[in-house]
Amino acid sequence: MKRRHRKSDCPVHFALEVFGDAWTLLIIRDLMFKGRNSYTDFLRAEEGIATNVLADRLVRLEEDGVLEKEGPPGGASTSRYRLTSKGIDLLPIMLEIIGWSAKYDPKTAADRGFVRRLRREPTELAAEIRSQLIDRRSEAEASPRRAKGARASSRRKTKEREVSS
Amino acid sequence: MKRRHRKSDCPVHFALEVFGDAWTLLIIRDLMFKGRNSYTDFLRAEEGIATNVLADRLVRLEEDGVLEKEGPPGGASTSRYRLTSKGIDLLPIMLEIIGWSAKYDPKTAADRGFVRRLRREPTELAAEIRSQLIDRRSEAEASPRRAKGARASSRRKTKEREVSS
DNA sequence: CACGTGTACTTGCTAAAAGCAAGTGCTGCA
DNA sequence: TGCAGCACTTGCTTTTAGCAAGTACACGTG
Repeated sequence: MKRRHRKSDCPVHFALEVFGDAWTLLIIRDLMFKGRNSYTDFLRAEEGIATNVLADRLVRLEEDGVLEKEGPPGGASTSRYRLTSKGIDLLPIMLEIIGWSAKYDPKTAADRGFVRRLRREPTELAAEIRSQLIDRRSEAEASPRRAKGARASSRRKTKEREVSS
Repeated sequence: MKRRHRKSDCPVHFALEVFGDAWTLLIIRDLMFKGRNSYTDFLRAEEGIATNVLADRLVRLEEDGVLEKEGPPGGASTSRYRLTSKGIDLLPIMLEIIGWSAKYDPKTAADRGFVRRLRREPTELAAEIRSQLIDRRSEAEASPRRAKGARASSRRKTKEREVSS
């Protein structure tokens, strides 16, 4: 898909070129809070992204340096995506978004305890999630999953670790 | 234009239903930081929004309670838009976005002093801008611009007050 | 070693939204 | 009375999204 050209150097516009659409931030949400990190995981999200749109967003996000693909070079089996530090730096934006929606959406599914903590000690909460994300990242780096069953336990942990939001 | 139905109660998705597109946040930026508040002002923004898209976004944002239209009831002369408190509450999101883009866009047009202050004392900066926005809002409320030239000076002030970003 | 399963896509088609130029209907003002 | 400005709307083309189906590759099982 063609790359849209930037129309200004305004920081808001720059950010919108990266995630100014209906789907990109949902993928980032899945990576950040839901422990989803594969193509089929993203498809499972309840909003129901189309396969072609998902494929497109994933290459864009990789081009933009927001996430990295850890693919088995042969192209086989499950490849995983993970946030880069640039992607992890979107966390404060996501938290502010969650806070805003929790305030204004009467039917919000945001976890109440999470939101309360977000209001009371946002810095601590952000730092905590951030370090979890960094852990997950370097953990994945440590086991480059060349072998099939190797470190399967750590992979399970990674998959199931989910932040309540 | 038809209203898209919500596909989940996830707070991220809720927010994206309000501003998950390429243009909505630019309008909010104009209202928040650039002192633009009329239809033609928004058209003047360098990104160049199309007239039909702008009209559509303005009614959506009004429906969503993010902004209010202060229109001369007759439909004549210039009508102005202003952020509601729900709209003003988007400020922290905008500031985080600006911070992120300033960090990752080498050609960013974000004001360096503004960004430095954003990093050093984000809470104070947010509070300051927020109170400016609230002032502007109640000021506009005080002079419901029924008469032509009445309170023209305050209108000029409102128009020219622009936050550097 | 054929066969089914799972993963990660691509392709083809339709529907919706964006982009663009032009036009409309007000209203103040000269 | 006529012109200019504002806030749109309309009509048309292009782009993007949505959806169902199909493809390619590897692994595991019988």
